[in-house]
Amino acid sequence: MDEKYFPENIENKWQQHWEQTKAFQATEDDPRPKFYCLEMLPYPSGFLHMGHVRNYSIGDALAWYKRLQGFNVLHPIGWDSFGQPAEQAAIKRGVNPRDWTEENITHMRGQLKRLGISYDWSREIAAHRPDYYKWDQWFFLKMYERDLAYKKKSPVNWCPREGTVLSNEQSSGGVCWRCGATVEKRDLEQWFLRITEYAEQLVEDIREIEAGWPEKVLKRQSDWVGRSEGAYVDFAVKDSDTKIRVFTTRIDTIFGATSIVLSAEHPLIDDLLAASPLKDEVMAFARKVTSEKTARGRVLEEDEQKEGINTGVLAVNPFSGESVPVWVANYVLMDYGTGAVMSVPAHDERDFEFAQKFSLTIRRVIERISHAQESIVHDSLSEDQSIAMPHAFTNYGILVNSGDWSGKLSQDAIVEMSRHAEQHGFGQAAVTFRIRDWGISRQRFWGAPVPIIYCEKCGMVPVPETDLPVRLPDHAEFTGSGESPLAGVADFVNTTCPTCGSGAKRETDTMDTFVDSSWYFFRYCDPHNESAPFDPEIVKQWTPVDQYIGGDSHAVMHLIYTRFWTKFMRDIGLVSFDEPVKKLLTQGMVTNRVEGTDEWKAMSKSLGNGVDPDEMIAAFGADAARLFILFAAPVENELRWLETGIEGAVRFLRRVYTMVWRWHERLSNIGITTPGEASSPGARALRRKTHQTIAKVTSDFEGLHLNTIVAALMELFNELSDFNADPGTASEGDVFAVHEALETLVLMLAPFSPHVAEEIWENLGHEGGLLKSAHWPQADPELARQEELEIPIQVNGKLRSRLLASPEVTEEELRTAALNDEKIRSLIDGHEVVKVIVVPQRLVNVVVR
RNA sequence: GCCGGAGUGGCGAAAUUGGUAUACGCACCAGACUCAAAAUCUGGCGAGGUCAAACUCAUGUCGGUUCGAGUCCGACCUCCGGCACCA
Repeated sequence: MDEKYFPENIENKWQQHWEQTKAFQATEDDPRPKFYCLEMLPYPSGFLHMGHVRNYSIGDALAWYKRLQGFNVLHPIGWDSFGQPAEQAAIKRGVNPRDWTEENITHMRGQLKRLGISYDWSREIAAHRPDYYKWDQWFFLKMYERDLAYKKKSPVNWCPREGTVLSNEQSSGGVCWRCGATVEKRDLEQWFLRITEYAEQLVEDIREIEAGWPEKVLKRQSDWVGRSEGAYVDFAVKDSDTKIRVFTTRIDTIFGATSIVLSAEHPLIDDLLAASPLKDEVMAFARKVTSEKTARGRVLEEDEQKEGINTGVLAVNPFSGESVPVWVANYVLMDYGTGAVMSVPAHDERDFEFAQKFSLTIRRVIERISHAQESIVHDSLSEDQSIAMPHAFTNYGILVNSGDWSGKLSQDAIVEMSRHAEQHGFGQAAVTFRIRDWGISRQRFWGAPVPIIYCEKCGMVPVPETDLPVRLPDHAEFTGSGESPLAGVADFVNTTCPTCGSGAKRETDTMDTFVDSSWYFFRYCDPHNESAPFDPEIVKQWTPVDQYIGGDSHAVMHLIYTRFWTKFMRDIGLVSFDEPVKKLLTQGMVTNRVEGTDEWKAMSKSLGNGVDPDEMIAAFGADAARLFILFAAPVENELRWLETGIEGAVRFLRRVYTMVWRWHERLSNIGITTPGEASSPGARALRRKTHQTIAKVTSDFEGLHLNTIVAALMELFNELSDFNADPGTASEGDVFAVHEALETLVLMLAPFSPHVAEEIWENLGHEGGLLKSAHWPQADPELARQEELEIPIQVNGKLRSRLLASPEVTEEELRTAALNDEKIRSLIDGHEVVKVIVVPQRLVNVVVR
């Protein structure tokens, strides 16, 4: 042990030691209970950023804590190494994506090791290696077999800046999740995974995880899946056999439907207008709306006016028999429900706005319950008389102007009218979802090739499992044109048909990288398996993940895909549970001031507000950097980076180190095993603080309140510092108390600053013994108990005095003592004591008048 | 517009079931050490008030419940995040 704290020496020493002894390797033949601690795997961009450091520091703290508590901890890491940036580097600088990626991994692995995160490096995986993406392809084939992977031509989200397709999840809000460009729609042949098949379960199973996941994430997922209950209703087209099917969640308002509105892309438009003189005009309108939508990637811009055109066709309301006009308008979505709606202006904001603009009939058919009496009386109002309303009334209420249904409650009417429609064959109750199938095709090189072959004779043929992996070629032309670079590699494209043996061509699309990350943490359990993605028996030992930690930016991307993937794996017998992750922590962003502004934004290269972890480590040490980042704010809060704070962390570690230096001779030479007979009051107080701290830290760990744990450790150290015994002359009892306090402090510091903790541990008489096999301290409630309590005394709820009492003091004694307190007596003198509230062990409140 | 979440010192933040508001740290101030500075150590640090105390006021604003409210209830203000014609 050096006299002074040199983080670099200590950190190098222990990192080497851990590496050589494979200290954090997890094995299956370990009888202790397992704990799977997982952090989101990084994309190997080349450099770790502070968000990573925070993510992995949190995860490592938990891994250490569980390890010390006696769990068999699995704490792995890997690389989400397929994806855009590697290909961009290839396009811009002509480097090979594989070389670029491997170099980045090498550098970042070094950074993680310099941080001293306790990973089991023997399980490291990387998505771009054939032994991994082989299994992406295998899963694809399994889905293909079950018709869960399919190809169709459809409008897809297109990022014009990156020249690639995006899934709905990746283009949420109409912008590219990566570059922020406005997304356009394009018609392309694309591969999709049928996530909609699992829509119901994705909502339903939220119940299984709601205790362990942030409400915020679950709500976003639930909104994203967008389950809604309603009904289909068929409106017959007048003088025709055609029917227009609409979807509505408010069938109770159907007597207020004063028009039918079709999406501009609705396939029926052609038929309906076949013989109409308005045909050309309507078709021109529909084409205009469709092309505008394609250009902007969404139906309408904010505040944009609704547009529509009357087709002249009439449809019959099956409930009322009324004929209503059929319109085509720009505000109706084709890919939700049926692409057609019944327009009820009185009870839907959008329909209201539309009806006002085009002077359509607005007929009120739902009344507030409190006004219902009056309205039912006025039910004699002529049916086509418009009622002046400032807004649509969208709440539930009581039906009026609704024939036989008038007087019913909305909730009842919805059930009964759906049933009625079904019985009479013009509709049925239905559930629709907002979520769409997951488009996974990418016209990209740097991804897992979709394992499909096109044969002129046999058509689309899946690559046989035995031929996997379909390997990426070593070289390709990177033009950035938007065409898949694979299409230009003849050796790759040209193949033979597995069925008939004649010449055939390969699919040149690769898969979305979110496929790789949907199941990677299962692969960690059995990372070198060559005959299956993993052995279900081994996976059973480790999964589900006990704690997952990452940013909430993946709330509706990765985190919904991986839930889907798990359910699929369950259905093919690979796992036996519905949900892959028991507890999820979404850590806050690390932000820094953008130079020259007052804005705090996530650190990024493009904003120039990044902080290099290596510089932090060089300047302050990994231990201090990690300690600070966990201390500075609660884990779920945004963390605003302030350089000054980290020096406080260094100071703290240096003080602890110096304290140990002062004591280590005495502590390592004496085999102290008992607290000694006559312990001093100071020693008793120190031991009390020690055991109180153990209790607090242990309970805070359960809720991952890491910032308050660090505060508690600092408090314990301050107490130790104040104790101020002299190592040369201290009594055996005092030495015992110091030893206990230091050992406890170091054990509890290990999850935050493991290197210096190891160094100190070694010097507290644990020569060569690694902390990882030590045991988390136990709080002794007897020792933690206060010898004397300070009881505040209030008069009318205001603090006026305090008194000291033993913990055994009775309520009656407290009451008497409070009333006899000199200060209290003078305050209540001349007043009537109405009552005295005594909260045992806590306070006394004297109520006077 | 709709749906969430949050407002506590100069700053990051603490505060069992409602029970001593501001723990811990940063910054700052003073002192010690030093020729000096840095580092380190000691002390101070919500506002007003006082020589010092007493006391008064403070957890976004207003009101309510309670012996007692940062915490519970109601209304409002501000900020942040998500979704956005999903019928």
